Amino acid sequence: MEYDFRRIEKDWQKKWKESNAYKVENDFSRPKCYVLDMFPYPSGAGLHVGHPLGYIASDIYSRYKRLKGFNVLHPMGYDAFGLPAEQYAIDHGIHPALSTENNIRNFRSQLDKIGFCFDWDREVNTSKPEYYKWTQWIFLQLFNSFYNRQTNRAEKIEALIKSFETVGNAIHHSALTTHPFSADEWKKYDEKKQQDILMQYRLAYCGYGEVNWCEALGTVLANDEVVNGVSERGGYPVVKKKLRQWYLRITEYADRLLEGLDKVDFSEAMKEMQTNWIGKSTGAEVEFRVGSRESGVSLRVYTTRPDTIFGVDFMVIAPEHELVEKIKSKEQTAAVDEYIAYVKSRNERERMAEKKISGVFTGAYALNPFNGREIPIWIAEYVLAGYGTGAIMAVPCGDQRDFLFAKHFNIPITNIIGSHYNGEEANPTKDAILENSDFINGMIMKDAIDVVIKKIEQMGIGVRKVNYKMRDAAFSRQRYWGEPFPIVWKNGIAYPLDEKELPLELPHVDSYKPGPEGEGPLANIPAWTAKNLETNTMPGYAGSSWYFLRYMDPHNDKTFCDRKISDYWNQVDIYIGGTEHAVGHLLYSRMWTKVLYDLNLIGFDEPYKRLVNQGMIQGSSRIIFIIDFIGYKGNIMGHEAANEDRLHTKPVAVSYDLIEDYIDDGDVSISNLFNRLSAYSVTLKGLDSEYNFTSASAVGRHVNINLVDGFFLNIDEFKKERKEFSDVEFIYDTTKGFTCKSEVEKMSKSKLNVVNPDDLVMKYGADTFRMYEMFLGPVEMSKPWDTKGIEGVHRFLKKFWRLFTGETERLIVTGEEPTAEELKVLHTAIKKIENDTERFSFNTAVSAFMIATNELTDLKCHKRKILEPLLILLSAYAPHITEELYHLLGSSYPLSPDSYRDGEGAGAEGSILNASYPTFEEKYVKETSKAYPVSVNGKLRTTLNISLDAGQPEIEKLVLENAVIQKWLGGKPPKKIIYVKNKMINVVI
RNA sequence: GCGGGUGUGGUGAAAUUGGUAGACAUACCAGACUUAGGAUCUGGCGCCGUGAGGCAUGGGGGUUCGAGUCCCUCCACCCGCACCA
Repeated sequence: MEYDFRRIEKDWQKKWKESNAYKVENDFSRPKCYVLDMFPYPSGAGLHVGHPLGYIASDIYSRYKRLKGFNVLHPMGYDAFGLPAEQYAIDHGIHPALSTENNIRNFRSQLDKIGFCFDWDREVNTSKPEYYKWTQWIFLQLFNSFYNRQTNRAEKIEALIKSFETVGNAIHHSALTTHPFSADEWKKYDEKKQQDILMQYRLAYCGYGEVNWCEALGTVLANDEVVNGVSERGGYPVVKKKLRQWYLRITEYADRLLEGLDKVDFSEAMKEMQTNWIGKSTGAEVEFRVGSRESGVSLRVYTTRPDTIFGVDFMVIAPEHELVEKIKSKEQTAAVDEYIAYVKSRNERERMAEKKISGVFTGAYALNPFNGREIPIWIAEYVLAGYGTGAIMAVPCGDQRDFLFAKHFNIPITNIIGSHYNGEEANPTKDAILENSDFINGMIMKDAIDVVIKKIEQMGIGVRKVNYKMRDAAFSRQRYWGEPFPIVWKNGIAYPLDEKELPLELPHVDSYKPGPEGEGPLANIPAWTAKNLETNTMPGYAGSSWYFLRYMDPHNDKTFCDRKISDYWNQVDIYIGGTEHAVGHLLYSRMWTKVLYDLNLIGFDEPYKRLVNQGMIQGSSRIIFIIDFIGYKGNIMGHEAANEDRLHTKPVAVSYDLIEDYIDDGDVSISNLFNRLSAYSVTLKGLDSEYNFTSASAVGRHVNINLVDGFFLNIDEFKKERKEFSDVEFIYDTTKGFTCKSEVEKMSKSKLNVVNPDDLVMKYGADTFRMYEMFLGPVEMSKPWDTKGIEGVHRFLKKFWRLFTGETERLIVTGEEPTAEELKVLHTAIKKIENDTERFSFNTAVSAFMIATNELTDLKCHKRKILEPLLILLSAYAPHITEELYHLLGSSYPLSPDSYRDGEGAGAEGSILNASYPTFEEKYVKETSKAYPVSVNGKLRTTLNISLDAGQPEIEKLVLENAVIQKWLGGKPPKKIIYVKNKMINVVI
């Protein structure tokens, strides 16, 4: 009986759909497991083989956990708002809602073919009003909350108002509020003033600030959406601009976001990335008086190394620093202005591209607060306005940048670390003993840090200070395709909409052009502006910051997620997705979770317990080389040939195995190539004695990977597909074939290296495809896609099928009792597969299936008692074939998830496997002796049978006690200890 | 520059706490059955050597009876951050 995977998969997918087989109930009585994939942005490009990798892994894990008796939540949805759909709308005039819907339909049909167990009843779509109603609602919670630094949590803004009304801002003084006020003063402020102050506390707030403005996209971008000075999407230039924007006060959560990393199971790399992004550093802010005592001007710098304060040889302030204008001396004014103009002329990208040392002296001096030394103040690009105070104290002997600057401008360098500084480069050590350092002379630098900070605080010229690289996140976009803000503006005051007015639906627009003065398209709609509604929309990450909660209770129209239900499903047990969201989505959703937790709306403050980052599947491109010869009539080497003497042959494509030795930087060594070509007796048109060929150049061209078998190109198909190459002559060894060069690149349409899962599913079936994707290697590892090898997995499934079915008979499964040998095969496999599945090592689990199948085939074992448990396990990996075989068996062990839910097949511990099949050791430790390899002085000598009584505890003890070894050595005691690791015995004599 | 990771056959890769390195698969070679097969099956397959045997986990060194695994050092590649004071 044939393994007719096409029929089988079609049938079962239909059956699953009709019976809603994967519907998940919020059944509080059962243990839960929440397995989540990062939901996709439904782009128009469709799926390539890299996309489903994570979904397959999570699907296998979900099905496995379900087998083990867990109530598994494994949902899928769409992150549907975003820039590309809107760009597409601008270019093609198709409404984003329409194109998104189309893309989703495509996506869904591709996913369905792979046989996932998603509960589609729980599908979420961030662009649907039913969903974004709650995104807006959560935004209002953020807007109506502030971070209470006393209690270290978010609280309702009312609590803050109450505090203001009783004690003013004595307790809660925001970083932005410079002036203290009393309760009475607060009460006297008009509403505008009060609201302006409150805005400085809200977790979602509106304010003026430097933002990343992308002209091409017509919007601002968050820091994580800007990569190397260009936009992450599209790669357009980004400039700094001062604009009124909405922000998320994520900086208040910096410490908790850091601490939270200790509680979650993320990779070191991921934790590192988030830690770097938050960029916490501790140090001090120190005030230096500028110029004379009377000037009253002072310069605040931030430093992590107050211990080096006597090594300060100059100060540097950022070009944008407010003191620039105040302190520049008359003599230096011209130079300073010129430098500032120069800096302004350079954009972000230029600054990053060439980091040259530049700067100018202000003419002003700061005074070292300890010894009154005059320190020149410079302006330089390398000090950033946005970090710390925008000013630094430069210590050239300890900081390489300061060192290079000092050398460049001939500023004398003070050495405070003795021999640790060699005059060649700075040494940032903290272990040196301080010299030339007044009252901290002789101290180790590490210890001096604290001493100096204390002294600074005593003198009232500075404070201990923690700094973060992370900035508040820009939360508004001048775009159409996003959630509208539930905000109404009146007299310059932002008022939240009433909850009852949600969702504030996105209105229809006819044009996606930006509104006046850099506003979003919503500003073009009179009905919208008439109501004074906010015209910006929320960024892409708004909807994705909380979607994992909505899956739990997707149809609730009373609340974003019922508290009882979120208490049940709780944290995501395992979250699977790429690393590209390391500092965007993952940080934002962690922050939102913490806010919701603080406001007592959910019961946990970290969304994801464990994170698995799937590797990128790269494309493996195939390239052929097309060579053009240019020849001339007669021997005119070195001369300019007349046109009519010129011959341009038809291009030839030369097989890579013939050409590779003869190509050097894209040029072809003609004589070598000709020798080669003549060896294959190739005649080129026009290639005769009449012409001298003086140049040839090879151009690599991508060819469609699907027309290549391994490295061998199917020339006929290629010519059919690419008409422009129809008259190219192909030169290759006909006994082998025409070979292409391979290159690992990103999978993309233009590289012609996209492998579509649909094609593979069509050819080998979904089960083969699923298992092959897993068999490729560890899920976390990036690797180029290679379809070679899928045959092996397919063969395995056919082989497995043949264990159950005969040539003609439907089933050849018998009811015989298994032998010990067969049981051992089974239990070895169960143990390995369960272990591997649990720890996400799917590639080795697939191997274990193959080994078991091979061995059972060798044993000609068709016994139900052996095959059935294996079949159950395989159902996690290859659900279609297993359903079919179960159906054929008419088994009492149900495979359909519906029945699992009823608990029919589940054993006491929730595991069919554990309940019915004790492990091999449990059943067969009746063995009386076991053979151990024995090595003497590190060399393997023999195996030794050692008697074992059932249940004997540790072999190590056993060996030492009954001295089998001694006996074997002829009574001589071994010189050294015998090391036994339950696997091997080593003897030293 | 800083941080993280990886390095094992022709290829993808195994080796759970230090215990017979290369499982499983693919490619390749040989063979069987076939009218034929891109079906199925058997054998071989790290390198050197006819052989016994020797050498092999990026290079070098160390700890250990024993190292792919632990330590030191150097090299190569990948990823992330990058004037963050």
